[in-house]
Amino acid sequence: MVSRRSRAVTISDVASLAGVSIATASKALNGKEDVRAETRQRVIEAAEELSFRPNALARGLLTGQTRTVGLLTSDSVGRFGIPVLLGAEDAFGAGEMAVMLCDARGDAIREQHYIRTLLSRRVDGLIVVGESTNTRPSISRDLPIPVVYAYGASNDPQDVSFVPDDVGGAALAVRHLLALGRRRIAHVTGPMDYKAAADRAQGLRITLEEAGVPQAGETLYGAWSQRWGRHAAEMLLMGQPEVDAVFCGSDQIAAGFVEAVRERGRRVPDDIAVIGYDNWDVFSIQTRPALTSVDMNLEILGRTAAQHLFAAIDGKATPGVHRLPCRLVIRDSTAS
Amino acid sequence: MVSRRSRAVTISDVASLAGVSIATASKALNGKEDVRAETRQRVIEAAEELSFRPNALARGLLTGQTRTVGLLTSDSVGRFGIPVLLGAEDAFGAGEMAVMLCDARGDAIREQHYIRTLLSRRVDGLIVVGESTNTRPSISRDLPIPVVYAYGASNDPQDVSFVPDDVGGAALAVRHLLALGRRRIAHVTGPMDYKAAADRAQGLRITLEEAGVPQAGETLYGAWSQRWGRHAAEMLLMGQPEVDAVFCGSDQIAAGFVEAVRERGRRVPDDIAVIGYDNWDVFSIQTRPALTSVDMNLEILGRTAAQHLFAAIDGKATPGVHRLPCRLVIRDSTAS
DNA sequence: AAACAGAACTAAAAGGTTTTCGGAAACGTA
DNA sequence: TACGTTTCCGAAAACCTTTTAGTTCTGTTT
Repeated sequence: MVSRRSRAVTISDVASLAGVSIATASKALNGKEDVRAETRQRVIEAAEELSFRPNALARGLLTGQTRTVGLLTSDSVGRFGIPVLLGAEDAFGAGEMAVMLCDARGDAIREQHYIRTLLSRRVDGLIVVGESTNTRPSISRDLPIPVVYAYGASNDPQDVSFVPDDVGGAALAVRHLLALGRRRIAHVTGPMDYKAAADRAQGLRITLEEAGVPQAGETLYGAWSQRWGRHAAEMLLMGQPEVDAVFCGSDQIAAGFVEAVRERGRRVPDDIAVIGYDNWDVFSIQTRPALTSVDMNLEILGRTAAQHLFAAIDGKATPGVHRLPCRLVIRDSTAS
Repeated sequence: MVSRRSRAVTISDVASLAGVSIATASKALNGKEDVRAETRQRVIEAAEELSFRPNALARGLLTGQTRTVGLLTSDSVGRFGIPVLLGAEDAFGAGEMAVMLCDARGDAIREQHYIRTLLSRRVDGLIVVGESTNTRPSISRDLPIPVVYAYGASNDPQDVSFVPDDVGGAALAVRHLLALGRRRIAHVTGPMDYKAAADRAQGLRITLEEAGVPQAGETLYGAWSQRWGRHAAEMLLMGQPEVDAVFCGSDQIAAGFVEAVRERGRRVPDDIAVIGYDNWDVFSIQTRPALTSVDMNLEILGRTAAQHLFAAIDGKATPGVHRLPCRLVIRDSTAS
């Protein structure tokens, strides 16, 4: 049990024990030149024995690099920030970076406060994770460190942003349905003011147009909930019984949809094929039948954003909004 | 646009601009004595003008306090770590602390690595967030900083741990059912090797015993999934049609349960009252009917853990496993 | 006028590390 | 021996802030 009051061991202690100067100890431990192999070994053993951990504060103060990044999120309660955050954390962890987590809860004041704190702590860079794919105000201006936006893009095209390609994701889903021979495809999605909803609806429209297939009815906008999915299913089954496939804007909606369809005695996928979005396992593999779904590869997105933040820190910024491809996970709800 | 290569502004720059010494500038900015009000004002304005941010590294190096804590989680993908994490982050944010997030992904090696990194960065303390309520190995030994465990307790009773009172939570649920006049109460829950499942089953047993009401059948252990909930419902409806209430170990299980009950034409809550656990909104308010559920108050738990970490950093540790009360949220699935 | 007290300010040290540059030792060559 | 070269090591500066222990200044009392 190390006493909590005992002064932490410094490189000076290591140097003493090894019988060398501080400078030599530093070089030995950092793999620098100009140290005899034998001396280096002695220093390393001394450090080991004292379980020496270099003081990152002192190092950072001197080098100007803290090997720390800030992760600014607006709403990490939300389901989508988390995987992005994890992917980023993963990439940073591999690069020996530490992550400071700040959740602004969608409050601009709080966000400003966090930015100040992070600057004070001299983080090397910043990742801003959106709460939705909607674009958000840029904070890059006047910040002395690079910033990368993930999930939701910055409104400044000069910034570096990484977002899922929802238009492409919808296209994947629709092409799959078309390939299965479905020709009466409807779309049920979330609130109209979500860019995610708009993008996916647009992807559907474009893809259907390319194939020369008309969309079955207008896109139905509602909430991102099972309740809305069920409600939409009832409306569709009543109003447009000819529909043979539905592309849902989220797995929650799709879960409600298939539940209602099943309840009405129609069968998925035989009568109606259903595709969800998000590939959220608590829904996609729990419904009857399991849902085919579009996966936004959010962990990869987070990781990519982190890697590009590294690059930006090294002065190699990659401005622009980068759209990362989605992936279709096929399950029983579209098995033909 | 500040040039990224320009040296950061230091207190020395502020002092120059204000025409005072560095010491005076420091005292002025930190609200210390021995500074004339007029001088202080001049310094503050100078700092404002240069948008000076004190270098936290230098400060930390000197004072030995980084005002940073590590948040070590084993599985933040899990649904339960997140609110705890948020609560903690909230408490820290209010105290001007920064949080370093480390997700060990359940890997002991990675955890060791993170601990070393955090020590290197001289964090003032550590919160360990469990991936389940199961106890986990202590890491406090040999660490020179205080550690608080949240959600899952440490296996060392000398450590400071905060966990939800699942026994009490179950008691809340069961007493509610008893108060509604239900006397044939069954229990469907998750895997037997989860402490959460065992604790809740125990809470149910104790409470029923106290009331002199026998449990309807053995506790049914399964998975934490809707699928299992549905399956259990079918078994129960077939095998024990007399059951008039079911306490489910999670909202996911409960969601599956009510879905299957509904499908079989029995009514919730008229024929069978159902209670879930977790109060996970994507399920509890989306099922038909909405679920009465036990809320573990995880944000409060996280916040409490953080506050006690503060105390421990100040030398006022509170050893032991602290069980925090749960809360019953009543909805239609038990409305009588 | 001298001595003093208190207010306002400053020089300098400390904190732990990395890096630069100079120096010493060891070795080979003339 | 004298000198150049290489190899290895160490002294000291630098990073930025806080705090201690003065120092100067102003005004008051004897």
